[in-house]
Amino acid sequence: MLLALEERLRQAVVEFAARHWQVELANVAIEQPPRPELGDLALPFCFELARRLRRAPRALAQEFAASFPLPEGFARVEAAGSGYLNFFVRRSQVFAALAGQRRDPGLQPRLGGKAIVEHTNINPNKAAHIGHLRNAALGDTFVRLLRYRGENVEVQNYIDNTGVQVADVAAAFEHVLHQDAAALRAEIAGWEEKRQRLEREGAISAPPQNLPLAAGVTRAAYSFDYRCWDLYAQISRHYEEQPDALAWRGAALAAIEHGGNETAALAEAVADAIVTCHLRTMRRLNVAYDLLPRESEILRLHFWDAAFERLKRSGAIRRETAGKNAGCWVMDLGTAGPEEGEGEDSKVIVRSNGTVTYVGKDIAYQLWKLGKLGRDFHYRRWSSAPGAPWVTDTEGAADAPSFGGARWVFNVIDARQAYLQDIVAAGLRALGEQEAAEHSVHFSYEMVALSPRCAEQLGLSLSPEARQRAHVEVSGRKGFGIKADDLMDQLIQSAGREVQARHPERDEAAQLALAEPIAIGALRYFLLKFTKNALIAFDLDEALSFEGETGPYVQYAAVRAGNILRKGGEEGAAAEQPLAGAAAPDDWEHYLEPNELWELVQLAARLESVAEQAIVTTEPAYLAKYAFQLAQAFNNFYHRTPVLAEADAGRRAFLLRLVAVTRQRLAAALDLLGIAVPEAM
RNA sequence: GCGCCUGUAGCUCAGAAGGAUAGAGCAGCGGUUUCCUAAACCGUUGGUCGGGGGUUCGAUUCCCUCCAGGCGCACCA
Repeated sequence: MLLALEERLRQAVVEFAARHWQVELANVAIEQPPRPELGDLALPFCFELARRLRRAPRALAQEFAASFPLPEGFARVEAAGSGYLNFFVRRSQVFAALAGQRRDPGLQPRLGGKAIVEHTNINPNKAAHIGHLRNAALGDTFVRLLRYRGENVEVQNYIDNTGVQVADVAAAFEHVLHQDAAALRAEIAGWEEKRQRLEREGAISAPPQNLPLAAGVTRAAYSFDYRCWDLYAQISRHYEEQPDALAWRGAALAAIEHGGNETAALAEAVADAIVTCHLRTMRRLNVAYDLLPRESEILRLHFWDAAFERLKRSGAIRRETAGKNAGCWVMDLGTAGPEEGEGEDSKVIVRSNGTVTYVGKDIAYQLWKLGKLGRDFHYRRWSSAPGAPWVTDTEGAADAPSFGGARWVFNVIDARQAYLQDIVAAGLRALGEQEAAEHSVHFSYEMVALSPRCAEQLGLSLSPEARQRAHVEVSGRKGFGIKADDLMDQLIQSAGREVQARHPERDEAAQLALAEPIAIGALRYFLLKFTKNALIAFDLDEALSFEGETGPYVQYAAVRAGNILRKGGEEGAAAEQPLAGAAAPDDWEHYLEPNELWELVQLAARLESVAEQAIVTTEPAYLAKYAFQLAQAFNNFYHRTPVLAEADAGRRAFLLRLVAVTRQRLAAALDLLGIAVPEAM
């Protein structure tokens, strides 16, 4: 609701300034006064105006306050401090809008077309780990934010099924385990059979159910991705000890790229099976996808050829004839000044042996995402499961929807790849696709490392120097890290113990139904509460905490609000019904006079503003912070304001409304974070 | 060497396009339960915002410089 008021105010201020002072105001900033009694919205533009008009900011503010016609929805404006303008909104009007569950009209799609958000993108050769979870949580939350705003969003999870990491595992099956593709497929079928048997026995659960494993069951016993986790570490070790064996990798890569051979079949079997595991893992975290674009189709459908032609034709790349890159097609980056003089600032796109680098493939893929390639994939469903994503293919299903061709692309990729992402954008610009380049957003985030204490808990022995450092990097290659599923298992177990202590009367299944959303809520919140470019030094004890600034804290506030409404019986239920009509009852303005209550309403009303801010800055952490603040304000209210014991019926109804509104907004904020509200806590 | 990021309380982090007394969580200390369940609440200790310059009426925020840390700069992805 406040978002629409902000927009309206901004516009009115710009018009007024033009009329009254003949000045054009760009970007009218709207802030929050430090204390709620000072007002609801603070505008500091008089300070800027003071410079331009060469007048005192305070005098300008007073002049403005005296003659500015207040837009609809505002009660008054005050000049404050040394030149602030503090606006007070009509409290009951804001509250009525919330109680009417009316969508904030300020929340509008602004991208002007379809958006693709690409995230997760895990190499399909081993189990997902904690770092992958951060990527998925960020991407998925951003998707939810965009959809909340009404944007048309397509979620893609890119599968590099022909890359080095898959090649390594394929080579391990081939050269270390001496398995052929038929044997591997049989093995994978065996894993799947075992999983299904355990599911039937109730020893494990199928997502989206998230039950703990039965006693004596380990994931390693039935998970192919766990098996590959170890195998990948094993062959990486082998390469280190016997560097000659690296020839396997090169041969495997070439064979996979060429296709139609035993190694390619091995790689395909590995990648497909692991993708299935990853989808399952992400499903536990409430993450889903529309499309899985695969590198194999980018190769088979010759996406690169189309991009290559364009790049050559436009002169974006050129064939190097001399120097260390002789025989390669390179792209000049032109970022360095001429003083370097060496002409060294170029990037290899096609190697001298004719194969394409990652950047080259990514330019082609990025062009496709933005509808600029002139080629398309075919599609089929990944599986027959309901809600299964689509996957690219060389031949298509008849009922396949269309994908790609977006106006905006957000690539959730870690900060270490910033340089490469810049090159991809430079490639688009070199092709004359200025707008495509500007609409290709690198949604950059820092990695997740482990705190030294956590690393030692996992059995890594650290040198004294390493122990002094802030963090220890995880390594898939070394098989060192926390697997995503293990972490979720631990969290569910830990939440289960808490639930059991609080709800001993419930049976085990009912307890688990509560523990699951709490555990996942704790995890997602933990991954989202840090701003993107803060490196997370993951600490198990901290992540397992359910108190303080955590997901469960927010969930608990929502549950408490629900408890009041439930115990309020019919009155409580009535408060949850959308308020009929636009007008607020007369006494509401009176009830909202105490700032403690208004503070809660005002905060609840800010959800859309915060969501908008989170989108504009691509910073989901703002939303997480907000959810926590709202929960905090509610807990505060909960303690000092008895609701059901309120004797005055009118005020009681009002307070119940307030509880209902807060609960609804807490749930909405949590939903945007991908977190569910448990029935009880 | 070049580029990007980071440096705020004991620890982990917020401080949105400069602005009103720099905030939270954890940890510490001291309180609050015949209740709308304490996964909560209240109080309290704790800061030269890495150092130094500059721009500005005003700088944690912008610019320069130095210091410290991280990450990038392949015919790997």
